[in-house]
Amino acid sequence: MDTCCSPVCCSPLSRKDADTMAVRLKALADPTRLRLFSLVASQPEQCAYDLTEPLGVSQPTVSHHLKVLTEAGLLTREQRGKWAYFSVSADALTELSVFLDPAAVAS
Amino acid sequence: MDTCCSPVCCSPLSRKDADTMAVRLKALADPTRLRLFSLVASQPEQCAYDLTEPLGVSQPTVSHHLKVLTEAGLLTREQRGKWAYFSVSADALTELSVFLDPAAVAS
DNA sequence: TCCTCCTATCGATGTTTATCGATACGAGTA
DNA sequence: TACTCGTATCGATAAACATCGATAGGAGGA
Repeated sequence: MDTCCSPVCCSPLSRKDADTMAVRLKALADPTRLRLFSLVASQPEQCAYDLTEPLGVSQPTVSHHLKVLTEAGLLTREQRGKWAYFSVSADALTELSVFLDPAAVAS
Repeated sequence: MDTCCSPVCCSPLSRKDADTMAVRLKALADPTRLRLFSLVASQPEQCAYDLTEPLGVSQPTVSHHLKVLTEAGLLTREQRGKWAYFSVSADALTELSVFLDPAAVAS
């Protein structure tokens, strides 16, 4: 995973850094994906199959959202037989959390 | 400002909490708004007028994004004469940062 | 080989959204 | 009052996106 830029409050972001961070934030900025992510996070790993029913959306929709979260680096995917297991990337989440840390906010 | 739910990694989010947090995340999940936010954060306060030129978008677009960020609680707005001054809400940012804290991730 | 089952992709649809030009609003000033 | 100037809103447009049903891919089992 790429290292991210300095916290958002430190200095004006470049277009490039803004693009990068917006992709990650956008991946979480959807109610369905946020619930999906929290479902995966609530266990060490989660099978895609077990996520459709509690989420209440169709299987293609779950598959789509899992792809978005995975491509944003927030989830990792492991295929075992015909099951796909997902788990959260703590590193990516830490990066986001640090990025939003308001410690350096001007005041 | 409302208090937010427990961190995303702690337990499955309710639909209501997911909706709430998605609104705040969505406000930051746009490259232009992210740069706008970082510009405001880089000073104790910023006048809307001074944000159009460094951002490179039109004045209506800046006004729109400032409104989105303000309605999400991430910026506060103060009118002084005909100028509108904006500053970041450290509380809202802290809430987001804590929400994304991976400390409680299952492993 | 055939069947079942889990997952991903395709194609379509309706909604949301980022952006702009034009314009309205509102506060200060001459 | 008339003018300037900073800001917000309106209306339009093009792009992005969430969602679904249908279908394809692929692994395991009978």
